[in-house]
Formats: sequence, structure tokens, C-alpha cells
Amino acid sequence: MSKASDQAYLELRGRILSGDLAPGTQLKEEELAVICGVSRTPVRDAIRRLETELFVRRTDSQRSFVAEWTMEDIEEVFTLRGMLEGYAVRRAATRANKGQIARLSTINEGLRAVLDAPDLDVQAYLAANAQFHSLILEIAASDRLAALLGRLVMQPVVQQTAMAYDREQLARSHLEHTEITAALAQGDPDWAEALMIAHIRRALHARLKPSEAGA
Amino acid sequence: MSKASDQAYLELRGRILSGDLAPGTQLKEEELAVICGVSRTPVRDAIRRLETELFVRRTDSQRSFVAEWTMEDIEEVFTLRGMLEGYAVRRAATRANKGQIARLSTINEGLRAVLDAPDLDVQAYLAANAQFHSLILEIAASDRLAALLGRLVMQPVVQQTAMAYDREQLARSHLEHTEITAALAQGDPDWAEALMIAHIRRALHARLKPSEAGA
DNA sequence: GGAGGCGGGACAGTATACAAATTCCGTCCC
DNA sequence: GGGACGGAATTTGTATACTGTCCCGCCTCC
Repeated sequence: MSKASDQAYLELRGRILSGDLAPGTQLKEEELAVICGVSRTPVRDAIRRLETELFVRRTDSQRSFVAEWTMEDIEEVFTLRGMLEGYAVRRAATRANKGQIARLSTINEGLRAVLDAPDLDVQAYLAANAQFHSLILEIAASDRLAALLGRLVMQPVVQQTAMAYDREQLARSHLEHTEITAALAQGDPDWAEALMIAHIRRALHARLKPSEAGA
Repeated sequence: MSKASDQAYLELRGRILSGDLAPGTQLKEEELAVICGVSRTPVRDAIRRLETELFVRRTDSQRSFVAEWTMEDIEEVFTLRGMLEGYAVRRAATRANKGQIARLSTINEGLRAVLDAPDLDVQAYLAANAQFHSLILEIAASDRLAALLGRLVMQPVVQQTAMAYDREQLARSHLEHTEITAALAQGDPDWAEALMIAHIRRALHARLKPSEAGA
């Protein structure tokens, strides 16, 4: 969508992720319109979008609230994401060409560079990680799968997860990417899927109990 | 949403399913507003909704078209639905109480009644079938899973599938429901999941090649 | 005669005013 | 004192007018 609509969306999502709009807060269109500097129309669009991405919950009487995340919610999102990304990488295994594998490797080398840097740049890590996963999704070549995964974005969760990672865990994550790339190069869907599920599961446990996940 | 918005949504979805709005047709807000007897605002909402449900595709320049379904698309939707409904029934297996199992049985007996009737009422079959699957989703008690599955609705596909079923296949489908109910009563997630995946897979093949699916 | 730019029309985006619905609070009656 | 009814205020839904952008065809210039 165009300017105002995007602006409202980004503004609101940012405020939800930052906790500025706390879970449980009611989202009032007029109020948000003022905050975003646009009219209610694009704000409505933005709220609808956030709703489909599960950032926002709607009551039966059409009032919107910032979604609240329980532990179960988080675990469930990781499980669902594991299933869907597992399927994606399975498809990718039988579709990837040499050029795409090479691009995956390049992205993953970028990840290593971030790890080898003296100061850990978590934002750079997140960006490269997102690139890796979305390239796999692209290779899987399934609009519908992409649409579903797009709605499980869970930026809040991924972001907090990466924050919870220490350098060793990030290195492990990098290694897992390397293995996934190898599985794709081999064209082995079973291997690729298993690795991906493990990769995502470990992220879950790192998220839940940072201290034990690397053990 | 409220009256006008729902009306537009139902009207448009109906016309897409019936083929009145053929795949590839451009959806022009103003034109549709006239058809639905409402203004552009609720039509826009409806188009957005249909877009998230993948009934409608949007170009980069924000023009909307009725989605076109290839064989691959159909197979893929069945696969994804199998994964997600398989997960749902797995969750349901460890959560269902006696009352819920009883309700599943009741719904399924309704299905049998439809089958035993002299004239096959496909609409009644579809309604009871939808009830069965949505009760399982309710038992699974996962908002996010429900949201994802809700967006894979594929009414067009399910509808055409049921049309392609003959009475024997419907009876087989009914039997599968009975078995799924039994698996839930036993609280056996593996069994339940396997049955559900098989159930959905068979529907796929009935859809693709009606004549051979019952073999 | 072809290619590139210019202009008009069609369509989506945004703002705003008005309508419907829901919630919340106060009052009145039991 | 509590509950229910009613109305006012708050919030969302809908209509409509206006604005901006994109597409397409035409015309000019090379």
C-alpha cells in the first residue's frame, strides 16, 4: 500500500514491538490517526494488517487490542513455523539450483563475518538471518506457503530470541545454516527438513531458557 | 464486521466461487460497490479479506484480480491443510473431553443420516463436514492455528471435491471421521494425525481423479 | 516508420462527515 | 442496597468527495 497506509503500519508495529503500545492496550483508530499523522482510513488498514499478522486481537464487538503473548503462544508459533519452514526447505531441496545454493552460502558467510567481528551487531545478524530464511522460501516457490509464513512473522519473538543468544549460540545457528545449505546442495529433502526443524526448535529453547539451550 | 462489509465479502466470494467472477478478472472497487449495493469502503475491506484468503491476487500497482488455481496450487493447499489439520487433531487428542467426543459423534451421525437419505444432499453433507472439522479445531484450542487454517479456507476446492465424490466415497469419508473420533477418544495423537492426513490426502486424489480415488 | 514523451482517463488512496453500535455511568425502582 | 433501564459519550462502520498515481493511447519528432 501507499504512503500513509504503510506509515501507519510501520509506526504501529514499531510501537507494539518496542512495548510502547503494551499488550492489552486498546487501539483506538482516532487516537492512532493523530499519532501517525494520517487519517483514520489508513489506520484502519494498518490495524487490519496487524490483525492478520496476529499482532492485534479483535473482540466480537470490533474493538482492537494489542495481542498478549503467553509462553504457550510462543511455543506454538515456533512449532507452526517449524512445520511450515520444514515443508518449505523440503520443497527447496528438490528445486534449488547451483546459483541459489551459492547465494545461500554467500548470505551465510555474511553471518560468519558478523560473528567474527569484535563487536556483536545483533541487528546485522537478524538481517542476514532473515535473508537466509526468505531465500529458502523463495526457492520453495509457493505463494501460499509464503503467505502463511508471512502471517507468522513473530518479529517480536525472533528479535527477543536473538537478543537472548550469546555468541556461541549464534555460531551454532550459523553452523546449522551451513548444514541446511549442504542438505539443499545434496537435494536431500528429509535431511533438510530435519535440520530446519531442529534449527527452529533450538531457537525456541534458547528463547525460553537462554542459559540451557547451548548445553 | 458489520452488515455492509460482510455483505460485500459474501457477495464477492460467492461470485468468485460460482465462477461468475472468472479467474483473472480484474476487481474494480467502484464497479463491485454497485454490484454489492454498498459504497467502496466496505468493498475495499472485502477485497483485502479475500486477498488474505488467497482468493484474490494483487499486482504491485495495487490492482486486484481473481486468483487463478493451477493443479499444483490445489495439491499444495491440500498438503498444507493436511499438515495443519494434522497438527490440530494431534493437539485435540490430548485435550478432548468426553462431551466434545460425544459432540463429534453426534455430528458424524448427522453425516450418516445424509448418506442414508434417498436423495444425496451435498450441501447438507458439506455443512456437517465443516462442523466436524471446525469442532476439532475448537478442541485444539489454538487461536493462531485457527487463524492460519481460516486463511486456507479453500471453499472452492472443498466444494468441488464433494461434488466429485460419489456416495461410496462419501461413506468412506464418514468412516474416516468415525475412526478419527475413536483416535481422539483414545487420546492417541499419532493415530489421530495419521488418520487426518490420510483423510485429507484421499480428498485430494478424489478431487484430481474422481474415478480412481475410491479404488 | 518507429520510439519516446505528453496528456487524458480510469482506478486506487486518503480525508472527512455522518450513521450505527456499544459501552459506561447514573438514576430510578423494587 | 442491588439490579435494570436509559441515555450520553466513545468508538467503529459507511458514504462520499477529493487527490494522486498509473496505464494507455496518441502525437510529435527523429
